[in-house]
Formats: sequence, C-alpha cells, structure tokens
Amino acid sequence: GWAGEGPGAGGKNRHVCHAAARLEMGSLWEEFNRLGTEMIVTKAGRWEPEWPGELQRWESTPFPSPSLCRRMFPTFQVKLSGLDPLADYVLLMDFIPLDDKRYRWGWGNGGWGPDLGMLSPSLPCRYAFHSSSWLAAGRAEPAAPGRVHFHPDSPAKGAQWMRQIVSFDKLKLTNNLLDDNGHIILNSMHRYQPRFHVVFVDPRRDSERFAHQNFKSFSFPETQFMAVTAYQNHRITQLKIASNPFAKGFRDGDPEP
Amino acid sequence: GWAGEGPGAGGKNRHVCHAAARLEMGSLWEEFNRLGTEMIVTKAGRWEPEWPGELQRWESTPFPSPSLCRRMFPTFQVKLSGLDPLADYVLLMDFIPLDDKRYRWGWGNGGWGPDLGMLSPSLPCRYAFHSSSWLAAGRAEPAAPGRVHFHPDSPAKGAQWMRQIVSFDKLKLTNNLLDDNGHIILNSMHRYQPRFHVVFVDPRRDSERFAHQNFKSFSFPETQFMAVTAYQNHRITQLKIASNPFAKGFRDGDPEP
DNA sequence: CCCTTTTCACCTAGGTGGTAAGAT
DNA sequence: ATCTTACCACCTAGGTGAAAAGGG
Repeated sequence: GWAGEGPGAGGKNRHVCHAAARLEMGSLWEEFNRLGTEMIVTKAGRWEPEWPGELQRWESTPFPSPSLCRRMFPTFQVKLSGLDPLADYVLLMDFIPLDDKRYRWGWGNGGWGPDLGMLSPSLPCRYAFHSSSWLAAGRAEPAAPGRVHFHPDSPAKGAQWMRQIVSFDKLKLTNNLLDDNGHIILNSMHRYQPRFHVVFVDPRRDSERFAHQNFKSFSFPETQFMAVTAYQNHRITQLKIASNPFAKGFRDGDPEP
Repeated sequence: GWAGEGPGAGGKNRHVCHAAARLEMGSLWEEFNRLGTEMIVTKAGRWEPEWPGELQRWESTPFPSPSLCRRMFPTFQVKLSGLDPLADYVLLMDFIPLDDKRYRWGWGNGGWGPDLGMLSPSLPCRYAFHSSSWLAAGRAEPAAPGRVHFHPDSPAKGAQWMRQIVSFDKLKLTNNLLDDNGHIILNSMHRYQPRFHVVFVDPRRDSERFAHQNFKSFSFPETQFMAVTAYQNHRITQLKIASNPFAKGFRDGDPEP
C-alpha cells in the first residue's frame, strides 16, 4: 500500500500527475482578454465600525444582504480528466498578482491599450476608450491576505468531478481587506491571474510529508484580468452586457444569441 | 484505536451514542400537526414516454425546468449536539409509512378529523372542512421505492454540523414512481413519518461490519403528514399562506408577523 | 364525485450595469 | 481629475397556492 509513490522523488503523486483541465467558454474568455478583461470588486461584506457611533448606525440598518460582492464574469469553469475515479479530491482557486504595479485608466503615453498591446495611434478616436488606456501608476499596494476559494462540492470522488463541467460560479470578489465572509480579496486597479488547483486527499497517516506531491495547478493566461470598482473600458461593459444573462436589461434590441 | 467500541455488544458507537437533535420551528410544526399536516406532491420530474410519439412530443418541448417538485413546508430543520467535532458524519432523511391505509377526504362516519382526533359533531359547520375529514379508504398502495435524501453538505465534520441549524430545505417530494432526479417518492393520500439519521463515517477498513452501530435515528411525531396532490383542509391552506414567505402573494391585509 | 395535472400571477432571492453622490 | 460607494430599475431563477382542465 505504500508503494507507487510516483515517477520519482520530487515528482507528482500518481493520483494527480495525469490530471488535465480544459477551460470552458474559452472563446468568450479570449474575446474579453483581447479587450483587457475587467472584473468588478465591491466592499459590502460585514462592515467593521471604526468608532462606536458607526456601530450604532450599522446595528439599526437592516441586516446587510448576505454579501453584495460580485461574481466573476465570465465564470471560471473547467472540464477535468485524468483523475482516479475512486480517489477523493479537493478543488480550489486562488489569485496571484500579475506584476507589482498599480494602474490607472486615463490619457497618457506609454500605456498598453485595450488589446493588451501598445495603444495603437492609428485607431479611430470615435470612442473615449480609444484615447484612454491602462497606464502604470506606481508600485502595487501591499498584497491583500492571500485567500483561496474551495469549490463547495469539495471533497468529492474523481468520478464525480469528471462527470460534468466544474463551475466556480459561487466565487465572489471583494476589495474589503476586513471581509469575513471568506470572499477573495483583491486590490482594485491591480492585475491578477486566476489559478486552479486539484488536490488529492491523501489517506496516509503522515500525508503532510507528501503535500507538495499531492496537488496539480493550472493557469489559463486568457483568464487574467484587472480588478476595478467600476468599468473603465466601454467595450468591456458592452461585452458584459451582451454576454451575461443577468445584464439582459441593458441590451438594446439586438437579436443575436 | 480498536477499543472504546461503545457501552457493549450491539450498542452504538461512541461517536453517535451521545448525538442529540432538537427540532427547529417546533411550535409551527405543532400548529400544523393539530390541523393535520398536508404536503403537496407533484409529478413533473423527467418524464418517461410510454410510446414513441410521446417521446417526440417530449423532445420538442422546452427542457423541463429542473424539477417542479415541491419542498416541504415547514422545512425540516434540526440543531445537533453531542457529535465528535473532529469526526466525519453523513446526515440524511427518509420517510416511512405511518400505517398501511389509503385515505380519502370527504364526508362520512368514523374518520378522524382535522385535529387528528375523532371529528367532533359539535363543531360549527361554517367551513367545508368542518363537515369533511380524513377517512380510511382501503389498503395502502404498494410502497414506492424507499429513497433517502442526503444532506448536500455531507460528509462534514461534527463541528461543522453543530455550528448552526441543519436545514433540509433542498429536499423535494414527488409522486412520480419513475422519478430519476433523486427526489423522495411518496404515494398521495398516504401518511408518512419523516426520519432523520446521523451516520458516523467509520474510517476503519471493515467498517461495514459495524454499520448497525454507526448511526442514530430521530423521529419527531409532530412532523408526520398526509401526502396530497392538492390541499384538502382549508385551514392547512390558510396556515401555509400565513407562514410560508413564498405564499405571501395570497395573504390578505393581515398585519401579523 | 374525487383526485390529479397544468398553467398562471405573485411572491422571494439575488445577479446586472447605470447613475449620482461622495472621497481623495 | 480619478476612483469609490450607495442606491436603483431590470433582469434570472425558482418557490407559492389558485383556478381551470383532465381523468377515473
């Protein structure tokens, strides 16, 4: 029972080494990524009063809707394969800063534009966002506490995870450093790369010793995004409205699916 | 590790023998029970065609809303105590027939009335249900396949289960013998007793041998009910409307909480 | 007649970006 | 000027009993 460690010392456990993940809705992610994906972050978790008077005001307010924080759109969804159908796995996500910069949206030189390349001066200036772009504006804020989001079905058998698409639609983003609802904390105007992790639940007694062998991680570059408190690039706004069912109320009479 | 089996042979495992469950919303359950609780059962799961033409009709219909089957109201909720905080447990419910009879709602002698006792002839006959009552009407139909409903958070640690009230609000009832959505199948016009089970997830290799020691069951008599396809007792209907938030649209201007 | 099924208006619950006001 | 917050109308999604229609 203790044999079969994997290909070699430092290698991955055989329960995760063949795991593969395919990003769902890849063409939609790429469409957003070409424009420079933005994700809304809001505060609106339980609120920490800074002085007693604020506490009283808070207590008299109707109880906060259980977190007004926002989901990601597009939703991060993967199709898994290569797991051991009979073994237990935990699935989770985290978000890593893409660089150590803070950004601002505005007018200037040397920024990179909505297509994530240098802003092309040959583009027509019909839209405001054609003359604006993301510009580096100093060093990043101190990193927020590095939280993870466990898929709520965790733990589950490999067969269960592989049966259908795994969706992280319950994941919510916040810019509230004091959030106590377990949401992912990000700094606005900073860039992030979502990461996806498959963790084998090792039944062995001293499984901690093998922790580094028991997981496999996946990063899809097309899912990187800028955290914002309000959309900056109007083309991102329009694509969200066109593709997110919950924003149907803002669509014009365009009869496209 | 193999010691501490419990009080003796045939006894319960120490991980469940002290488990206790308190029914939540007990006064509401009792109010319904005094009138004779009724729970709606509907078909509306995936539908099995009996001949090919029906199949075609089905396929051309928009995909069935993921089960129009109905919840229970009141919702079955318990507060747990006496579990091992660090051990894993599975929580589940099933429904057992209260007798071997089929019932009908109507006018006759020898039935038991809305208060679950004999129908009192001294009650005023202002309402239809004052002259109607539940009457035994032959032997029960063959029992439906005995399904169980696992609480969707199962398995989880004892600490997690005891942290807050455990709610079975996702549980749905159907009278469709061919249901393949995993809902609880009941016969209409039959009486049932909900049962609640706490199952210790035994990590031992041959845990099957101890299966009978590793669970503890709870039955609350005030939660028994008659399965119906439409409400019969108008007082039950009015109490549902008054107490179920989703039925608020049918309330008159009564300003009571 | 009694029971079941279907459809409907009316709710709860919560996910959208717009908008205007507020903060720095 | 730029970024953030609070509130809003408008959606999706789904849980109610009423009422009418269907079936034995």
